Amino acid sequence: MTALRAPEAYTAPVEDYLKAIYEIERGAGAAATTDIAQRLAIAPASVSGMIRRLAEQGLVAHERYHGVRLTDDGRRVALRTLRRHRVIEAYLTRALGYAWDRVHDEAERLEHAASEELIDRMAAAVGEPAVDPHGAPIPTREGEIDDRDHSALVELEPRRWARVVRVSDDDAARLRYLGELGLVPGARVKLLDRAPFGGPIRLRVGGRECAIGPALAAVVGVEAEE
Amino acid sequence: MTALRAPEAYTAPVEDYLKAIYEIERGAGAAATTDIAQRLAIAPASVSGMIRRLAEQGLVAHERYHGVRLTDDGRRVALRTLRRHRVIEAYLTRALGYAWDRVHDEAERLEHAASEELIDRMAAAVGEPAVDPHGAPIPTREGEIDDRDHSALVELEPRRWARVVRVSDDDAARLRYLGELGLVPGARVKLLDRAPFGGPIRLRVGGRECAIGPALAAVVGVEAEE
DNA sequence: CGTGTGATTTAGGATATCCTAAATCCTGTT
DNA sequence: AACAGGATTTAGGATATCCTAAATCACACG
Repeated sequence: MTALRAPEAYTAPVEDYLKAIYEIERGAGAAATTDIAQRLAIAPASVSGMIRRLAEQGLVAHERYHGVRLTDDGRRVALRTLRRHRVIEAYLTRALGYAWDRVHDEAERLEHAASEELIDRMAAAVGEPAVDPHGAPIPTREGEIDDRDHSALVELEPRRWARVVRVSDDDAARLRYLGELGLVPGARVKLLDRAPFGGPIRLRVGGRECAIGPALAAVVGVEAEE
Repeated sequence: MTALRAPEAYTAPVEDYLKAIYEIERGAGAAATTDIAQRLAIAPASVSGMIRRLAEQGLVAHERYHGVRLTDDGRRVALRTLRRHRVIEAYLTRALGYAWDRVHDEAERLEHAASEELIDRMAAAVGEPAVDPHGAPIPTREGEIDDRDHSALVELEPRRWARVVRVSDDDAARLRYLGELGLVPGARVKLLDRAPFGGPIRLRVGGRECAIGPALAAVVGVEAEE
């Protein structure tokens, strides 16, 4: 429960590692070296080195050969960075007319340079959004986040209507395609049927029909309608 | 006349050095190691090292023991960075309600992270401003800049009216004080009289009178009215 | 219950940036 | 024209981040 350093005191790589560890932890409990390496496109050996430094700073707990977990401090830094990232994404789309597939890279750089004041002003200017353009929840200034899980479109029962709540944002081309199909947060979607053996999944989105593969359907989070 | 690298290819320190050299060159012809060091608050020995690297990249021409000058490439990078800095300052004040004494530090960090697209969108959103909140000219997208010099308030003839066109932006407290006095770009000012031996300079600014020292009056750029 | 394979760490380097201390250079003044 | 003092560069280090190659570990399977 040490006082966190000022935001500027953490380097961009440190913030990126903590964000990655946060995301991996959500799915896997502990973040393995290889998973971090893959997510950040960095050699595993480099990750080992960074993990040592993060542990020395009390941002992660490291059990040798068994991955890392964020400490409370580490989680706070991760959530602060996530808040910045997502507020920036929301601001760029709502206030500056960015396409939703162009905001990720911009936010990835700005999140390390923006002050708390800027983030708060941006958030206020677009009405304190709760989610970013891809449906990801925005942590509050106090570090709280809506961490409920969604089911994926691929898991939806046939003939059921659902609402898209979130899409994965780390591939611009994929985002553009989802946008063309109308698979954006808020859209209503019905799973018509699913071909076996990884075959196409037919959907009704708004008034149109389309078919997508299971890999794509796995990155679309939905909430089934009652 | 090599093609410049993408903006992201220059590190933040490199951009900072080039900006500093640009500003120093405007006054002095060539930028001396010590001047660069002082402006960036860095040891002269470190500047020597960076100068070597900048020269290797063709961004500056270095004559040993006689300072550096920007090459055409170096000037382009400097002006691009300056454009970013000033567009960001203008945007923060006009679109996000920042006080004019808070924008410098924020811009100093964001200028290294903002894409060309972001800068262009920001500039468009606040009406393609020609100057930043402190009156400094904003280079165009093509790298052109209004580089006319102004006379300083301290040099104004007594009893003459002038218009403030620019103030130095590198000290927030000073900026706040100038703001309180009404000495902001666009303000009309009349030099009433000047005490000798570095004594106070009495002014009429708008409807009020005030007196400032010559050091402060030296950082206020003015244009005498006909 | 040994063993191989994949995960992880260590060893040894490279780069960019900064520092202090010690040389070296330049120039204006005597 | 020599020299002192200030400016500049070199020498030697520190830190953070990344890399490849080699060693080491853990666990599941035969």
